[in-house]
Amino acid sequence: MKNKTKDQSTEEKILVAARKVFTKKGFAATRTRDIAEESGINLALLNYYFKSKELLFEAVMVEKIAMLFGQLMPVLLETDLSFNKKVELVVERYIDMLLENPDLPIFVMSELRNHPDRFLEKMPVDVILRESHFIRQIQEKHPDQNPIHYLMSILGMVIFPFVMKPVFTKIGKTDEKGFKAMMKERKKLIPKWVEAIMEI
Amino acid sequence: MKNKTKDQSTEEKILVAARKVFTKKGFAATRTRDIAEESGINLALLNYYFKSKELLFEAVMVEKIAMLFGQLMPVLLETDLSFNKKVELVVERYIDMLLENPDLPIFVMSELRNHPDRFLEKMPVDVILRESHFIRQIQEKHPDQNPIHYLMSILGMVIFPFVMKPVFTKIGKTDEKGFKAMMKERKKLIPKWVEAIMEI
DNA sequence: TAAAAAATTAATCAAATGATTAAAAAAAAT
DNA sequence: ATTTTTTTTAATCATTTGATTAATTTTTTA
Repeated sequence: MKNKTKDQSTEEKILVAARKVFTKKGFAATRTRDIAEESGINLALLNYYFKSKELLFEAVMVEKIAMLFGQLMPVLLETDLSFNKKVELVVERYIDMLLENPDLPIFVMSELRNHPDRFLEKMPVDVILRESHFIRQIQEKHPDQNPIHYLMSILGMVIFPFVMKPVFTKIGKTDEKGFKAMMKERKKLIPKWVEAIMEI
Repeated sequence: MKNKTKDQSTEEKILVAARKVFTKKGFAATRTRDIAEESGINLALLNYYFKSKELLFEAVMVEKIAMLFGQLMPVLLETDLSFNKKVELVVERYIDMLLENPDLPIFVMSELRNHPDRFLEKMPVDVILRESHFIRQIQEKHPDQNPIHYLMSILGMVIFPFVMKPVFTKIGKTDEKGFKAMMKERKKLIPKWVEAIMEI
């Protein structure tokens, strides 16, 4: 527990590989040997540092969930910004983050299906719904409607293209570069669309 | 190959169970024994009828992909309907179908990640993009923009709530009934929103 | 009804896989 | 320098898992 640099180095090496392999293949399809090989360490070291596949996965999953909500929360809770400004910020930051982590949504959502209870509690969904200024702003504009409708639509327009990315990229119509360009365009389009939707 | 009713009965029993288990747990996390138990048949029968886990999975996957696009295609290709009418139809039919098969999108998309090339070819994405009247109608209204933007937004607003369903239901805010009610509301909301978006 | 074919089962195999152990190597402490 | 602790490795274990086999039962055919 002394050699801090090297400790962190191997532990981090394992984590880096685990992030990569788990994210790409999912928990069930990932073999601990894959991670060991990817990180260039002995298989036993993985258990030495992380005790089990489950615990290593949990470490990765917690990080990913944090990424998924870390960007979102501060903006949604902020009380000193207009609704439209918040939409701009959320869309811009989220698309930037997802361009760096394209398979984050599909990973988190599909793993959530297999480990239902374990990770839901780590998601601050009730905070968003019950305490966020953003939801309150929606309610002011549309007191008669469920505010989740609008949150869903915004997130759907932002996140869904990343879920569909494998479909639309591999086909050849939209390549990797084209996808990135499209998502950058969406940064400007989505806020305008949302503005229009809210006016109805 | 004669006793047709009973043949189909066991084969169908296996398929029913396979649909259920594969959809719930994904390919990698599914054990052939799970399917055998779920369908109340001997494990060897599974291989007797479907040769391998892979082939059984492929049978299920093909069905699911067909469901995912079967609804969509006819409407998108239709040449005798207005754009707005098509949006109405797509949204209505798709939401109805997804209410019957809530985990269809997350299943297909996450499996696509693990079997990338194998199933992409079974998706008529290029037909949608290159030959659909729907895309042409979008291009007429917005000649300067990539029509995929609008397709993505429509599908995102429709499908994304189903991807997020486990998150928003388990929390307690929106229960199963609430979710269904919300999606029924969206049948009317989304077409109005799309109409507004297209006017910009 | 007897023979042939098809369906079903129990038992088993071989490979894969998560995990452990015991020994060796490296680093830290004394 | 020597001891102790920490890190790393190779070998191995026990279990799981997809698949097969050989025997049994059921159904079909003749």
